[in-house]
Amino acid sequence: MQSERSVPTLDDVAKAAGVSTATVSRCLNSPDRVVDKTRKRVLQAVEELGYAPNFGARIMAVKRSFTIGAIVPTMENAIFARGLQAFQEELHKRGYTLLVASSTYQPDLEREQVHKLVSRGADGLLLIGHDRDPAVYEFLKNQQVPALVAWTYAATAPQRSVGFDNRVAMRRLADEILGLGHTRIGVISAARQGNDRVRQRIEGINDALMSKGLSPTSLNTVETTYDVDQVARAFDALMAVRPRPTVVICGNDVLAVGALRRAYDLGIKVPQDVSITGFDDIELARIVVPALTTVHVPHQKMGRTAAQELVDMVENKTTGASVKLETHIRIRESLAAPQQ
Amino acid sequence: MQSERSVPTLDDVAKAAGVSTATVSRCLNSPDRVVDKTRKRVLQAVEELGYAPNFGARIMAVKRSFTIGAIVPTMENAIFARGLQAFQEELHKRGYTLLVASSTYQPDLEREQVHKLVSRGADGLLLIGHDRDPAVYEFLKNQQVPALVAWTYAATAPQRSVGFDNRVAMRRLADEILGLGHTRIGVISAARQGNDRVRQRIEGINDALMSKGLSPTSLNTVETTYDVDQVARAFDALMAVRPRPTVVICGNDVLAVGALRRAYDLGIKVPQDVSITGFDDIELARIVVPALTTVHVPHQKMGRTAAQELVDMVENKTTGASVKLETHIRIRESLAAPQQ
DNA sequence: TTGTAAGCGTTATCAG
DNA sequence: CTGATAACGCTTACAA
Repeated sequence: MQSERSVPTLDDVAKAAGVSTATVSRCLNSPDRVVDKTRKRVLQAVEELGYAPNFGARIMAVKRSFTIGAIVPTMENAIFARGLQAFQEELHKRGYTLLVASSTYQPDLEREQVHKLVSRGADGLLLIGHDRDPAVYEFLKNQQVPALVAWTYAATAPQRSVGFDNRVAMRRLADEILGLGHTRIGVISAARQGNDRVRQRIEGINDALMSKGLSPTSLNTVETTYDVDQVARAFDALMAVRPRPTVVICGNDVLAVGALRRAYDLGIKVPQDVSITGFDDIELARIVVPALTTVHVPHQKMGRTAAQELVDMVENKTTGASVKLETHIRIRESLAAPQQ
Repeated sequence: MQSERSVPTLDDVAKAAGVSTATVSRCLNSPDRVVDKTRKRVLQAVEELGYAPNFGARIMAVKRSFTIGAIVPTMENAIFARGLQAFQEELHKRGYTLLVASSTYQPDLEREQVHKLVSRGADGLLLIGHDRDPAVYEFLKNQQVPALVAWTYAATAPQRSVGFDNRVAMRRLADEILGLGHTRIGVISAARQGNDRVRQRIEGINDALMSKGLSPTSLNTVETTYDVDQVARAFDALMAVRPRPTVVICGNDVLAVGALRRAYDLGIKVPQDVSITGFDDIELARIVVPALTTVHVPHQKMGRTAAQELVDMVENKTTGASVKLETHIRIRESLAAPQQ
């Protein structure tokens, strides 16, 4: 007999309804394989006892947890928050739950989180970017846990991914900028170390320069964290260069908005004195004054698609192709031709 | 013998190391209860086979999943993203993993998510705000899953919470505003329905009005979604009122920033023509021009504290008191005395 | 249509 | 310090 205070089990329900555990299980998982009358009785018992299936027992029996893990650098960045939200919604539609961990941009932590989520029973894993120790992929392969890389697309990479080509996207924006006549260019970027998206974007700028016959060495690049004051200092450093850059290309919108604010504080007019561009097209880009020229990235769509692909990988064990999403340049007020 | 393609189990490791499963288990969970030599051999086998413990089996044996669930309205709002990030980091420090679901502000969905996370084995649950069907609490009690309410604090509520007093916080800001001489007040708010935080903030404004002998009916309140264009329309509606409000109090920073942008588009100067205030003090509040007067809420600290409290509830089955965090008014350029 | 019973991979208890 | 073994709660052949 179960004590009053313990959580009801399948067995309790079975006893209460006067059937076997197998029947209760069937009522819950394949209702049509049970006759109406018994089902009704069973479901009533379930309701009365407040029964909820025990997860551990279930995944042991089924060998699936219907749980998908995601490891993002941080949820604080709007692009990941937004993508994750869409990812979670789509997962929910398909009957899966989301396990979240953040690496805070630390490879070791990410590795640890991978192990953790796998041993927590994740059926599949979402990872951001390709940069990581190959041992991680080996481990996942060994554990037979499919992994999908997002926020980047690389046709040549061995790992399946859903994302866009950061290099080409940035190159297009840079082409636009150079086309306006800018030649003195400053770049504010997040740390390149361990972050392929960041590196690819910078390569994209270089591609554009080269195609115009300009030297990549003419590029003044400053790395910074996302801290507002740090970004301000990065902007200061670029403005101290002589001759001063006529445009500051930022690795993403968060950095660009920080630069914009700093320019305002310094009395530097955007875009008259200096142009500023971003990347991502977060909501904020339209709200700041002047509105930000940037690259639109379909973060929500990426999250949704990633969920679909990952569930597909888990359920069909397929090894389909990577998915490439398109980005678009959004020209807004913060970019103009250089004055001089 | 295990087939090449199957995931290694405790048993495989035991065989490989020439010990019993019990010893392997001990090596992993209480290493000091095993002699150095055997441990080394075992750990090597673990490494070689790429073994990771099976979650389902583990939680069945231990009756704990070391997983905490969180159900937030949406991760897209920076305040939740930031709080969740801190929550997750603290959880990780204590050996727990985070299961995330979002209700998208729908009570039914939230209820469903509660069931889901519980049957997924969550040891504890984080919920936002008090507003919900009592049946949810009953279910949780029945399942013996402790739940903690966050983003609000109510001394009288039966449910334990970690948060701040939304009403008092907003009242203080309103006192400040009224003290400057404002009497015509517009309010832009998220939907009050099913959201106690929103209602409490509005009550706070009313409290301030009453204490000055002003009537709450003098308040012009417009509800809106977070969509940029919707917010703009809400602002338009308030600006159409005659006589025009001298200040627009927004339920949070996201709404305030939207209002700010709309004011700019309309050529309405802030704070000269109209003052605008926010709530939350997200990073953005300092970045926009003019910088936003708002109420600083310690979101990260709230997330961290919630994690600590919840783990405590799970591990010690304590029923301690709710935790009240302090908020502070941040006066910045967007608020000034009325011109006329 | 329903019941019986054998796993699933760990941990914990109890001997040795 | 280590090993054998009984749970843990569910699903799923297989039988009835």
